[in-house]
Parts: sequence; C-alpha cells; structure tokens
Amino acid sequence: MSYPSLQEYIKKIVDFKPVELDIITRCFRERKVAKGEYILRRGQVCRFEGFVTQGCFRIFITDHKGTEKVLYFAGRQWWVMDIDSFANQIPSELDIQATEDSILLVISREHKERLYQEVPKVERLFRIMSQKAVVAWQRRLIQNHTMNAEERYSHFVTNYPEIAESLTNKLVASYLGITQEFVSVIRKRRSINKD
Amino acid sequence: MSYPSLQEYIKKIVDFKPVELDIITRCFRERKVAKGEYILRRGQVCRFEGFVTQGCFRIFITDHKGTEKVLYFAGRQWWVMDIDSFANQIPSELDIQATEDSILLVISREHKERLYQEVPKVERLFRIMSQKAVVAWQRRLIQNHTMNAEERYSHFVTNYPEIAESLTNKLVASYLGITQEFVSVIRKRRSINKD
DNA sequence: GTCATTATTTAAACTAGTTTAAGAATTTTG
DNA sequence: CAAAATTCTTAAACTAGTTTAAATAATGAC
Repeated sequence: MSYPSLQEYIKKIVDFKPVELDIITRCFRERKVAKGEYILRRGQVCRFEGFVTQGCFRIFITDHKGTEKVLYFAGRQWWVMDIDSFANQIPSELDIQATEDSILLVISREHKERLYQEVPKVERLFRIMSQKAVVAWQRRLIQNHTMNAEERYSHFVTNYPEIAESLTNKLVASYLGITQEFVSVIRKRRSINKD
Repeated sequence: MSYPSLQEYIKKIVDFKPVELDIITRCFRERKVAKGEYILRRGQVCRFEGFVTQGCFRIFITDHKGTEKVLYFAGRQWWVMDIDSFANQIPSELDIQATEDSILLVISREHKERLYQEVPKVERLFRIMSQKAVVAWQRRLIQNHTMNAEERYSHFVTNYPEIAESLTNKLVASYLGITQEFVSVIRKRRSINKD
C-alpha cells in the first residue's frame, strides 16, 4: 500500500528519503469513485485534496442560468479539490464529478497539517506544486484571452488527446466556454479542412 | 531599510521571529519605477519576484493581432512577476509595465534560493502565497465563465475601486477582455440606470 | 433486447460584443 | 500654455458565437 504512482510523482519534485516518502504516502487513503459520482457538492466545505491515479474528474461551477461551466478536468497525475474552499474552509461554489470510473488518493486537512509538522520538507513539495498550479491557471487564462473558439478546441484536443477522447462534446464545450452546437460546427469545419 | 510594508504582509501569513523577518527582507532591494517603464519585456527570462509597495503594474500579453490583453493588475501589496518564466527559466510571453510611478521590492532567483536554505520556514511562506495566487486565478476564471461584460465591469470597479480609478478605460477594457468602445457603452448604460 | 434518455448534428434566427470611423475631451510634452 | 498625442464617446455595420428547434445517433437501464 505505498501508492507507486503518487511516489513517482512526488520524487520528481522533491528528493525525499524512502522513509519520508513512506510517511507521506501513508497519509493518503485510496478511494474508488464510480463514473458520475460526486466527490464534492456545491455548498459543502472541501475537506480533502485528491491525487488522481485512474480516470478523470470534472470541476465545474453552475452559473445563474443553470449552465454548468467546467473550470478544468483532472486526469491521471492531477490534483483535484476546491482549493478556495479547502484553504479558507468556506462552502464551495463548485461541484466535482467523476467523468469515468476513477481511483483517487485523498488526504484530509488534518493529515496534511500533521504531515507539515512531521516532515517539514513537505512544505517545499506543496510550494512547488502550487507554483505549477499557478502556471497552469495563467496559461489557461492566456488561452482564453488570445484564442478564438476553434483555436481553443484545436489546442485542447492536441494537448490532451486522451482526456478529450474520453469526454463527450458537451463536456468539451463546457470547458472551452462555448455551446455544444458550436463544437459541432467546429468539428465539421475541421473535418472538411482535413481533406 | 527593513521594508515595513513587506514585513507586515509576511507576518500575517507566517509567524517569523524578528531576526528571521530581518534576514528575509534584507534579501530584497527597493526599485523605483516610473510610470510607463517596463520591468519585463516579452522574450526576456524573468529573473525576479517583485512586491509592490507603491503604485500599480499591468501584466499583459500581446496576441497575434497585436492586441494587448491584461492578465492582471498588481497594486499595493501584490506580487508581480511571470511565474512561468521565473520558475522554468524560459523566455516570457508577457510584458510588465508600471501604470503609475511605483515602488517595488525585488528579490532575485539566487537570493530566493539562498533564503530557502537559510530560513526553511520561508518554504511555508511561499507555499501559502502560491495557494492564495491559485485561489485568485481560479476566481478570475470563474468570473470570466459566469459573468457577461457588464457584470465583470461592475465587479471590477466595486472590488478594486482604487485600482479602477487609477486606470484608463482602455486598460480596464483590456483586463475585462472587451473593447474600450464597449466599456463606453457599459458606462453610459450604468449612468442612465443610476437615475 | 427494448425503451428511455442523452448526445450529436444541422440550420435559421438572433444577440453580445467587435470593427470602423470620426469628432470631442483629456492628458502629455516641449 | 500651446501643439501633439492619446483617450473617450457615439453610432452604424458587422461577426463570432448563442438560441431554439427538430431530426438522428448513441448510450444506458431495466
């Protein structure tokens, strides 16, 4: 029960001793999540951070019209949580749902706090991880600001082919911030231009 | 030369001893930046992190059409850098320019690395700061996904009144992802509705 | 397996926001 | 303080993407 996938991921970021790696990964527990199941609902306080070892999750918000907007997908080796709710212990505005049968390694707030004290170098791990997250968000905003819908679609399917293929057009549309009908138009345009 | 504004900011996040606070702040140097001056140009590698004690900066990207898109404004007590370029030491796609006469406390990559070794608790400081940055980016994406242009405008001027007042409509437009002409339309609509 | 649900495509009418252009107001600079 | 440059406003024509609707295809549930 040492979660090799998580250990591999951590080792790439900070050079821990085997015993430290063991302490860290033992703070996580494995959770199987069926396709369609929710691991966070709007209004709840997010009490976990999750590392995806199998499958995929959608993190989305529902606007005042009732339309669901996907902020991001978390595939293998991604982290999934509402960091705003988790860090500030406030009710989440987000829902998080498995888009496939998935396996998640989860750590609770209490375990994480204890871990910071037992292995201070873990601060460095999460510092670097958070920085990577900032970079990812910054890139996403840049894409939204500098590409039109068709360019964003192309970018997504070429950069995340496995995730894109596992998703319905409706979910891809929701991530790109457009309608599923317009995704259909884009796909048609692309299939014509390929010839 | 102890930079009280920076010390106040840091103390709110992590409880350092006075001597540690001193070591930390001494790694920064003050830099005055005139309105209009650039502290980072597209193509350069970002070699600093800056803490704004006075004034304001715009962090923007130029799209393929030559239109400048503001990712965010950094006012007092904000951090300013291109974290993607700084962390990965790659050429930046961004420009950073002072929108007013400003004062910045800057730390170099080398000083920062040394600081992590001298005062390991600094990892915690930057871990928490990075998490706050992630929260800010997440909120910004949510706003872009769930609000129309007029709602985003209202949200910006009510949440950042001092920054909004110091900026031209053109810069506000660029931040909101709309044209300056449409900002004019929104402002007129709002002034009519007030009566 | 069949029925029901959900996803996809297509197309026409529509709208939020853009583009272009030109005059008025403000700011910057020498 | 006057000239030059930039910003702001207004409006008409335009367009990227939405909405509505209806038919078809695919998926899931019992």
